[in-house]
Amino acid sequence: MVDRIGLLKRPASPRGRRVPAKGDDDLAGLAWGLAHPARAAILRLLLERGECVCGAIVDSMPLAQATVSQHLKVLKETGWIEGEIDGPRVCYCPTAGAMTRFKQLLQSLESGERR
Amino acid sequence: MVDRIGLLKRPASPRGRRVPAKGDDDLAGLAWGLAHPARAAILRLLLERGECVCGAIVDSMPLAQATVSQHLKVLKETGWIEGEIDGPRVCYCPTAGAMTRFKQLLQSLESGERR
DNA sequence: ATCGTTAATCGTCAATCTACGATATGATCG
DNA sequence: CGATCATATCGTAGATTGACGATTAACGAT
Repeated sequence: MVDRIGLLKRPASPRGRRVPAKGDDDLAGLAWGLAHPARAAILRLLLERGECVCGAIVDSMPLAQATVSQHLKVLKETGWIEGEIDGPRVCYCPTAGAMTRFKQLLQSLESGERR
Repeated sequence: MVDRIGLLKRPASPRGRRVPAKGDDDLAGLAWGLAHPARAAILRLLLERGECVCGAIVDSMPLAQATVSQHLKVLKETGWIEGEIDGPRVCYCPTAGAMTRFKQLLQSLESGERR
């Protein structure tokens, strides 16, 4: 069965025998955010510059505005970035601690910790 | 145009204005491998145990054998694990250095290095 | 109020993902 | 050889992704 009844947009950890390690969903979520080169590029840009208005991001990518906007949405939903409305435009910046959190989750994968 | 002419299974870095940082594809590829909770769980299991035969992995997950096999394939293709045929079964283990490489790529994201 | 700019959202299409049962392959045992 | 166990692969259904143009919404300026 392994549902997905419509509550979750992205696959949740399959429930079952193995205790689902809790961190797997979080890890998968953050990993998902980076799992597209365009999103990696956007995050790289933001980490380089600290922050950046949407338009500048669009200009730096060979993708349509709508597409970039979608990727920004994914990055926001997965917790990598935040957007702040700044007059008529939106300024994006990396979420503080997201990278650290991700690395922690990776570490917990390695060390078999249960968090 | 931003093609994808069939050579690549997963989205390649969109070509265009911004020099595509090269690492973005690698990073996205590895991230993709972890971007599903089941795959994170499998990798966790392998890192905990060092190695594990396929059947034991299947038994520990609430997924059909075919599905687990598919996830194992993705993990293999993205470079996270290796499988060694061991008599009638297949023994999987984490690829040495994959985690390190992934962390390096993350680091290069943060520091704006170009590799 | 109206216009222009900026960004998000809508609608759509083709491609891909995830899940599964069924089937094929491969090795070992009797 | 034939039966059996362990995995991989095939085929398929349904959901989701990623791309885009078009539209909408939100703001600031005229």
